[in-house]
Amino acid sequence: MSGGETTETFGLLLHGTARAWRQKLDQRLKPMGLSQAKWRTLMHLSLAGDALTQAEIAARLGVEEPSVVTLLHRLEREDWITRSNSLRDRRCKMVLLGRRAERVITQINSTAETLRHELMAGIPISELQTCMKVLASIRDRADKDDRLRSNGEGASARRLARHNGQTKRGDSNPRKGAIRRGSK
Amino acid sequence: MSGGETTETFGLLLHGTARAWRQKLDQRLKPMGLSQAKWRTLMHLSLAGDALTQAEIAARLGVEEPSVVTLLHRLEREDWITRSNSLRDRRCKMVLLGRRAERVITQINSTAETLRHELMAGIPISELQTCMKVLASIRDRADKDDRLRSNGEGASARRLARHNGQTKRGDSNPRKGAIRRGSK
DNA sequence: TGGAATTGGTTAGCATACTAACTAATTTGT
DNA sequence: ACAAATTAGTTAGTATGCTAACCAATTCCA
Repeated sequence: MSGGETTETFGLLLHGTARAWRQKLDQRLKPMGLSQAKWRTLMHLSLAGDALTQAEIAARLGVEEPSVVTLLHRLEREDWITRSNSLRDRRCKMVLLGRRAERVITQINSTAETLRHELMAGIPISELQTCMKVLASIRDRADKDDRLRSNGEGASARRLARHNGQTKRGDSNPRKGAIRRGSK
Repeated sequence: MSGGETTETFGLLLHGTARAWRQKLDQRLKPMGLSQAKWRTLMHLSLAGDALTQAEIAARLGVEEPSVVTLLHRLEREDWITRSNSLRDRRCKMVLLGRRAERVITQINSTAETLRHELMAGIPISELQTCMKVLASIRDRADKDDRLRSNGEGASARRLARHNGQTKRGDSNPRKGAIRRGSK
């Protein structure tokens, strides 16, 4: 409309690009029996090098916990991972990569990297960096929770529960660094 | 972990940004009873200014036809649109905006535009343009899979129809009196 | 210490998207 | 004109994500 010719297209472009990238990756990973959601889960487990709780996985993937429940069920059913109860916190389940997964992680990474190179070939580094800077500021702003407080409370609680950035976990247990997902 | 420090992050960043943007928009549109899929559908109908077939809607949204079937069912059930059989081609169903939709389209657009401004405030135009240029080349490359040409703008779809053997004939064969829908 | 709040995980139900396979109508080719 | 191919729409089944509501374990606090 009036203000934003540039801005108007930006949203479409952003979503279209992410969508096209994802579809391409899915298409290449499918023959291996892996979708992007599954591959990303395995990759994060691999990077962690250690068992993770489902909440940690949810935070790293940037999805809600109920979503990882079914995702992990599928991964477990197909033998990519194993889940076991935590010894020190009986609420938790620890998720570990299965042998099958370890064997193909490398393959998966190289497929993804090949795609990345194809998609970004010939684009000057400086432009990529500018692009990333722009994306990062947009994402940080969108991630930020604008409105909250403004409650007088009274009726119930957790409906406006935010998540995403660094989710819950006030953890008194000093483990490894926290769950971050920006700036890597 | 070999070639791509920059590239590694780019995929995550791209998806994370698109995701954060979409979630934010969904969150603001929800109180109006509209998700992004629904809003986009209404917007394209509004832009067309005329009835569209389901296949045309699918092409504009960049999704497959079976996806629009259920989407349109929901929109119809909630009274946003109406569907009727075409008079000249009994295979087609013409989709029209309902009054209810027309009333809120403006509101929806302004919500989306407000969000855009918030997310991109303070970012230099030149950087935005560089970013868009980069995104566009990535998307075009990811979109390309077989030979298909894009028209440049709407561009999110059109190439979603293939994947089965060969491309028989391009398309765009203006068969004789073909289905000139509407055009009032 | 004992109840309240918080946290991890689950289930249920819905929204959104896909592919495969199907029906019905139309266009094409001989 | 009629069979073959193409096109529009649908149904079925699956994957992936969400919120709401719930249980169980843990932590907080008065």
